[in-house]
Amino acid sequence: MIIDESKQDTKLPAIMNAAVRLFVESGVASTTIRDIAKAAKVAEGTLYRHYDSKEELARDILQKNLATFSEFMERKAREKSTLPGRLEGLARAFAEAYEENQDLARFILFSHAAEMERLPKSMRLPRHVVHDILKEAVAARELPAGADLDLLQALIIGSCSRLLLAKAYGEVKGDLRDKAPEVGRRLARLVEGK
Amino acid sequence: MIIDESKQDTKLPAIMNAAVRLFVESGVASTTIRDIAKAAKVAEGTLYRHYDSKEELARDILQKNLATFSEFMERKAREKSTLPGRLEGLARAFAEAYEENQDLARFILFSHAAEMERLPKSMRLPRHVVHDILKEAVAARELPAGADLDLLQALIIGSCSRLLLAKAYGEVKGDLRDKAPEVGRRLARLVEGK
Amino acid sequence: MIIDESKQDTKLPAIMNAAVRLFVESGVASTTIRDIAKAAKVAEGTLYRHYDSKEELARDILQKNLATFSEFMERKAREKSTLPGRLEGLARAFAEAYEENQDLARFILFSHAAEMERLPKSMRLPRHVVHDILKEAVAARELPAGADLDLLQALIIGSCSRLLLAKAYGEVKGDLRDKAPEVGRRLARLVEGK
Amino acid sequence: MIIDESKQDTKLPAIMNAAVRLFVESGVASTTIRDIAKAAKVAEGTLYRHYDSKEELARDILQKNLATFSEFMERKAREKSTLPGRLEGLARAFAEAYEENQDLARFILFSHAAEMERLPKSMRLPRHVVHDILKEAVAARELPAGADLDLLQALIIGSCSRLLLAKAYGEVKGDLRDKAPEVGRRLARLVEGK
DNA sequence: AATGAATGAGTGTTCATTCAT
DNA sequence: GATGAATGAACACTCATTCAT
Repeated sequence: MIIDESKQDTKLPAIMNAAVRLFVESGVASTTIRDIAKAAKVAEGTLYRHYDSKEELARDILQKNLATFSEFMERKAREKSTLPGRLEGLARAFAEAYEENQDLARFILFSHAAEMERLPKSMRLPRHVVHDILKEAVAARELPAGADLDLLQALIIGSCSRLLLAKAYGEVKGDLRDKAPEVGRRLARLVEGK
Repeated sequence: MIIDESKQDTKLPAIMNAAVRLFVESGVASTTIRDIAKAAKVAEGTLYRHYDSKEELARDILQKNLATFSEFMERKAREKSTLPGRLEGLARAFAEAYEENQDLARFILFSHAAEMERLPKSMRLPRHVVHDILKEAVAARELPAGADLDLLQALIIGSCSRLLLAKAYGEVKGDLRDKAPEVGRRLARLVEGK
Repeated sequence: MIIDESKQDTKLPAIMNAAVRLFVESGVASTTIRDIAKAAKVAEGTLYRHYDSKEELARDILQKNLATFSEFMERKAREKSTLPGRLEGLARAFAEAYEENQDLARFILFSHAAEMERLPKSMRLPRHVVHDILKEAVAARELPAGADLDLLQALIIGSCSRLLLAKAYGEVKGDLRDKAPEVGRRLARLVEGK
Repeated sequence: MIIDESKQDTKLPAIMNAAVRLFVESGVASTTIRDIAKAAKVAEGTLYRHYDSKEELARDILQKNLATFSEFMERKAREKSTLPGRLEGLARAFAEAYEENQDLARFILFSHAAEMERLPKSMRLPRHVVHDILKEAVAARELPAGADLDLLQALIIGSCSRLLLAKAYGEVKGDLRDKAPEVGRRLARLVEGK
């Protein structure tokens, strides 16, 4: 989840890190190339060595890190084999993503619809991961056959991502990772029954 | 929750409705005055009869409608006196807001941090309403004394608002109002215990 | 052939006159929007009220004035009914165009190939006018049946336009209109026979 | 007239050939260093081993080849001793220059005024060659004493160079060298008398 | 209150040029 | 001599805002 700034002698990681921070602070549209270049301590033209436009930069950051996060979520969830354990894994994935790189976590989870729509349709998103986990729980009879998985997925993703935002705004205190067990238990109760 | 377009012969409601739609589609920063004027079928200068800037327009729409929504939520929740009934009321408030004016509901619930921060600090927001409802539930011993209300508030708001987004994206089908009872039951299980 | 600067209260004629002068001095590519705006005493943005781009401005000036010049040439040539008279008419058309608006005349006659190619294929150009005049002369037995009209047209256009350039560079002195009779006579001798 | 690409192992001839082609296609100002480097298959920086700037490259190509062409014209013209023969020689010089290297011929004959003005004032240009030829014809009583040689020179240069352009645009067909005798005869009639 | 042409600071982007390798 | 990533001034163009009507 962390953009590697040490590699080689290219300026790209510095650009990406600076861009993510500014995109989260002010939004993609309100962040200027000048802002990014200054924050990354590179010239404005340097950005165009790596991307054809500001939008491409935003899309690339979003796409790569969203893919990484989806895989991370999936791995964390699948460390356990029962639904409650998996839900705790999901909660933990959100928590760890946030504690590792707050800006990046917020960027991928709260990117504007307009940016999301430019991603490839085939991309595996967090909601797909959650949906699959739930489907397997139905197959394992951990959830009733008629459960509205789309609704449940929305509630789970909403809970986890909003918690992250609440933490960022100071509404909740403490390390999110410490809250994962409780959040997992609560999500388990949320999904059970009808 | 609906912007009144009938009143007087001012062009303001047309401007606001057009603006909300465009703000949700592309974000405030990417929506131009020209876009709004064209969609509202007024001249570009007309907007400045009512607001000093595009940002003021966005803030006014957000502030007025967020206040209206918070009150609406509170009223809906307080129609019942027990926590499960109140949580269903909250879920219903989100559902009704969405079904009445989708764009407006999305705008107030997913406005970017930068826009939120320009609101008066004293404003009563949805999370305050939820927090108060939960606090009263603790007082009524419907929730344990040590419950982390800030965490619960985030989970509830996240669930309800993400459900609305899922509906807007076509991830969930059907009228959200019909799902309010189920969502209420699930939220009731979510908040209970530890 | 003269761009009208008096009409209405639009800034367009001022922009066009300034643009033509600068385009001739430095070429379209080397003339900046800022240069044009400054010379026309308007703001840079004003140009975009009338055209979508600098290239569109250049194309519009070229197209409109080339069409006007072609018609002017044709009218001047057809004032007489014999070939020598018509060739003198052509020479006079070039001379008058130059003496009326030197910049404009040079712009339309020496625009770069890249600009010419963006004009509609159907446009009636000076070479078409000359070609038609020559064809009628063949029909009237003023020229031999087998004359290579494409070659003759090139020689005539080349002579007339290069004379104009020579005048602009100070290689030839005096009013070009006074030279039209001699040029006409010489062109008449040029085209006769084989 | 041909840029030598075989010599040594320097990349210069490849650069010059690529540059001429691009300069003719799009103009000097619209041709980028990157375009040239890519077309010549060298790195962008390589150009600066040979020239201090793009303009210097353009000027050098223009100057060297214009000098070569002027000498070539002169030699071709002076192969004959009478005016008609010399005019045919001029026509042939243009034709051969074109058929040998179309891009280069167009570049030197239709370079923009701005580029021409950067050449040394003392340079012997095609128009000087033509003027001298005509002056000698006056001395030899092949032309009347009062003939306006500046005007005649412009007509001759204009005819010959426009013919070349007409060929490049497909307006005239066939090998230009085959047309030199006819063009020579016509120019001879053009210059005679008053 | 409403208009829309004009404004000009600010934006994304280009590109000639430099320089460490 | 050759390379190509990096530079940053300059460019075409945008757009919030003004103001005469």
